Amino acid sequence: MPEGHTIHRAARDHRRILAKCKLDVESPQGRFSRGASILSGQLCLTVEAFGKHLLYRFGNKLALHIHLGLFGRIRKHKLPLQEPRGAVRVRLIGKTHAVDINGPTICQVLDVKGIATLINKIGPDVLRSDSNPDLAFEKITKSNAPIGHLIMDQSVMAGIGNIYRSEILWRQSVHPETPGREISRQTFNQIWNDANALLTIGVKQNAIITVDEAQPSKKRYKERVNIFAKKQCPSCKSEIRRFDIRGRRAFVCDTCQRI
DNA sequence: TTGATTGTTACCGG
DNA sequence: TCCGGTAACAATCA
Repeated sequence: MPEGHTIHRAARDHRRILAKCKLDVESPQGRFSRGASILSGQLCLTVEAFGKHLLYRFGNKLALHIHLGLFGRIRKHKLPLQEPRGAVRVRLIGKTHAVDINGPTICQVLDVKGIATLINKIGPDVLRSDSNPDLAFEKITKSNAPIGHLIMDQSVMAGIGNIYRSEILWRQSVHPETPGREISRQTFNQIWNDANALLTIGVKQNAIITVDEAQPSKKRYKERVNIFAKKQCPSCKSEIRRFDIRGRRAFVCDTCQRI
């Protein structure tokens, strides 16, 4: 769930739903009490995504900063309001819908300076038209770290999560253990463009789909991916190897993806 | 009840 | 400075 596409989709949806919404705060465990006092009742003007970070901007120049982390959930409900499901941290109420946010790892109010600091540390977002991919390539080409780590490092480039990492590199025949400095500009462009294409599909379908022509109707993402958590390469039929990159599981076809 | 998980950050040591 | 490892945290589901 907390992949870049979900965040961008949320930003798009919420922009429509929450125009001039008011912010209400459920804080059953007291985790958001300070934000509650500052923003409660304020009007939300815009919603914007930077990678996996969401910014709900308010009229008083403050922003509600949300990051869903691994387990966060955003649920949209038609009005009238329903009982909060689980530990709802924030409830945004528009004219037709309400949005409940459960379990974000970040849920804080930022001032202008805090917003600038946040945006500054996030790399170019593969889904934003105002992104400059050159910044990502510069960092990659100077690094010895494996490309599998670099494309998921949100300070290098933003939006790619653990599933997309393995999928994109497989689709572009790039071995995840290739050092960043060995990645050519052309290969980088392929990765960037594929990330943009796949995440665009993700935003539209609200599902991680990396298999061409796969339908979103299947229940589990595993049926819509090529090698993530799979045993066999769909292309050459050899075994998919599972290994760790910085503590996250990664998958590779050592036959199709050469270093 | 237990373990796994689409993520990030802080901290430490080499 | 860079790199890699570890722990902590979050909520839900199988």
